[in-house]
Amino acid sequence: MSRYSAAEIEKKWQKAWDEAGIFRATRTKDKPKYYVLEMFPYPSGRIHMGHVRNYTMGDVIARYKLSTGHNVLHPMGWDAFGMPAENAAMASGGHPKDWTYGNITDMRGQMKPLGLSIDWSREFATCDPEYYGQQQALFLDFLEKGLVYRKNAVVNWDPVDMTVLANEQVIDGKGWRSGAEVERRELTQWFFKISDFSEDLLDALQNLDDWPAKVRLMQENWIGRSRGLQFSFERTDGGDPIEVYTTRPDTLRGASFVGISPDHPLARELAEQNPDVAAFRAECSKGGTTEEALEKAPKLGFDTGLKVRHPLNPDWELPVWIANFILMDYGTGAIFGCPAHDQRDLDFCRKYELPVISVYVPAMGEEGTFIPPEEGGPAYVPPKPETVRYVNGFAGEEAQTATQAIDAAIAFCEENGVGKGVTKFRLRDWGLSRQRYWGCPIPVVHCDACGVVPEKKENLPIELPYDEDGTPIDFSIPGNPLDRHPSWRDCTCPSCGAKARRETDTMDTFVDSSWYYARFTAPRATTPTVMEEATYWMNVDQYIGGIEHAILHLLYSRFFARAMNICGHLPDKAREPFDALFTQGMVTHEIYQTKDAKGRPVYHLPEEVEDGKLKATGEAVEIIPSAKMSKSKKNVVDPVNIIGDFGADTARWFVLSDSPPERDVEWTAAGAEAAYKHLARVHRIVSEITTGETEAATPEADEELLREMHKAIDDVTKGVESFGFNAAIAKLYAFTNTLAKSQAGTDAKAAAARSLAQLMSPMTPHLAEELWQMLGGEGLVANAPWPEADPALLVEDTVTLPIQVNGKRRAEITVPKDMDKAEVEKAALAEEAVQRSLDGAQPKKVIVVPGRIVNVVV
RNA sequence: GCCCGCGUGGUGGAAUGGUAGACACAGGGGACUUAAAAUCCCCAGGCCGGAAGGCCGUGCCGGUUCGAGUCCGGCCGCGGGUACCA
Repeated sequence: MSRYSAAEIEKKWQKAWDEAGIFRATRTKDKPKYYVLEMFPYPSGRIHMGHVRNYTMGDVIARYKLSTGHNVLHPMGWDAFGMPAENAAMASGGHPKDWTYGNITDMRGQMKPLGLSIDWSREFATCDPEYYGQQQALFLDFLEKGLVYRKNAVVNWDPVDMTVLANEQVIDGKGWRSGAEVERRELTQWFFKISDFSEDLLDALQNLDDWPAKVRLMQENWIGRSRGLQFSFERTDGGDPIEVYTTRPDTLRGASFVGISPDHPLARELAEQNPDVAAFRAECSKGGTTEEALEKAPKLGFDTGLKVRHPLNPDWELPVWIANFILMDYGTGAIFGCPAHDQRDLDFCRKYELPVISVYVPAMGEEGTFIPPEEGGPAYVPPKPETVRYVNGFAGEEAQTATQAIDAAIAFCEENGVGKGVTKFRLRDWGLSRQRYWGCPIPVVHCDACGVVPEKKENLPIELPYDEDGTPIDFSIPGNPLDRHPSWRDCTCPSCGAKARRETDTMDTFVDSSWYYARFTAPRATTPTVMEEATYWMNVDQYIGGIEHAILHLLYSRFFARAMNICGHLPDKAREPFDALFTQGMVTHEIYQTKDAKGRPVYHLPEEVEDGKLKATGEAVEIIPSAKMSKSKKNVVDPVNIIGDFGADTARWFVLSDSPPERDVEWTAAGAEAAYKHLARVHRIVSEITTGETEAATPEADEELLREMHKAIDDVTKGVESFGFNAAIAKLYAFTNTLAKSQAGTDAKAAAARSLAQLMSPMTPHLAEELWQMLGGEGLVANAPWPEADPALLVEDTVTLPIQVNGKRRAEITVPKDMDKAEVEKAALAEEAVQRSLDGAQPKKVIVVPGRIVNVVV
């Protein structure tokens, strides 16, 4: 009998697939197309289990679709620009380009043994000039259509290294290398006008039925449509009025101050006259730019001494404060503070001793848990507006809900000439400028005479320089090497021909990943896309990736597809590029830790640990609960080792088996071994069938096995189609057990085993090919048509119903499938256990749910 | 801070509002073996009980329902995102 040798089998079948060319995608008319795509990897150097899980899931879908008669496109590429390449060059010399392409070669070599059904002929990296040159062409098209513009925006500034920092490079408000306190500084930056699409991007979410509801909800909140009142406060000194936007105009009578952002034009103007204001603005500019940092920073205020009049009563004068928690990017950069109904405003007013004026009180007769903010209670944000009265109602009206109160307030204000109701979005324009080397150069030129001039398309790609006049570019100096390159910036103005300077900012790497899915449809084209190909292959039928991309990457891609459509690079139907989305969980692992002499933690790789002890020294390790695999915690398992020990099929089987795909899966050595044992067992069982070592047949056993086979086909098919891979695998375990124990004849067993091989083929394609061949299957199982379940064999004649008394299970009865309700009720009440439980009491009601349950209510 | 998830045996998990714990791991018992490995069979949520059976049980508190792991409200804990990590 042959034994399961993963190494031999996998090599053999990968070669067979390669020679048959079955994964090469070409446009054909006779089959429906299916485009499955996994989020492409960043070439960090090693593939990790997260990649294995992601690509295995996509591969299951791709192979299943191939079996069900589809023309499948399943490509792979590299999201190859980004900071880690520059960091590597900074840390250990070398060039980002060499580092990146070396990593790609390594990772491709690690990925291929997985046996993925990828069309490698379409592979590209975003750092290929052929790719980013087309991206530059897109930029110029967007510019022409008014989808790109320049404005000032704040960045993290390291005052010691004199360089811009990414948010990730700001740690506790300090620069990661210099340790200097980070400041917010303004630079002129390029922006995509994604805000023009706010409404469309929001409304179109409703049609994305095959996206996870949580992702749609997150995007909805991110875009953030709000209805509010925009109005202005007149200044008592006659200066320019202060424009304010509020989503809570119903609390307008509770205003006790007006706050403006430190970046508000008025704050800037005051700073020029008053050094105290300038000092306060400088104080506010400390720290990083993230929303989290801004929101969590201690609330600081500065009284400008200016006063404004309340629009509903000019006798009420309110002070104007500069406050660090007001962002220039939101609304108008100015607010009115209503401490009675907003916790942040309340905290601010308590700190600076400003008055608290209440607009809402709890409903009459309600138990008194309400302590007015004036007396130290919390800000009263009506949690259930129906439980409160709108006492100081505009025009004496009462509102039952918060929405009604806000609408009434807007209507009242509009009638009285105080501002107007407006709809605003939280979504801000997408700043794409990066002051870094390893990214796509922005193809514009700065000319003293003509200003900012777009580069000519025939000059694309504007390629990154590899060296500085023969000397490799030095990354050990902080700052952007493009800025200090001796000659790269020099160019001629495309408009007037005079000497000019090239833009040295590069594009955000999110730009690269916002259109790669479209490029895969024509990866070698000399235009960004080819309409004929894009029209055939788009949309992506199934997109798969991590939940961490729920907002930015997916939103940017949705914007890009729309913008590309406007510029004629994508058909209308591809304005929404991903028909179905699946977000998978992470692969986690326990962390093994010991302490060094100074009590600092030392981490250990799983392969160095056995039975809770270090293999080398026998020292006990502390086991920290599972977390996302990361190099710093050393809780990583290298897929290459797993494939070497057990084979790719085992790795694939395991990452699919234990957890639902949308949840995290914990990698355990025991689990991987168990997966291997199971695959070896399947191989052994099939081997036994083919060598005729089976028991004598009985007709009942054949029939029983046939029914189980069709149930397995039905369950596994449903599992694969609904991303229930773990449930499908559980069913495959059960079916394997059934097959192993079956007393059916050899022919029936062989037929069941052929189905088993087919059902396993998307998950463990190499083993499935081997089994298929052993069982005399025709051709490649990868090409064989997917088995279909016979509905007639799925129905049972009888059904077992649990019987509850007052919701507690007391008995069960087995009855014919279509027995009528009254008879089921009679049979249920006749059960001894039911009578015992009733203890003589008369049932008040008997609920019979056909085919499900009986509940006797006393 | 804000937005979005998740929480079920010793472990990973299963369960269209309808028998909680499928399937698997680890564990216990047994078969085979000189022995071990491998393989095969059986047991297994907790408590009480010889058994039949009973009580408890899906992070915590409350609610809706004939019936809640599932729906609603309020907490606690963990994770993702927070616009320059990808």
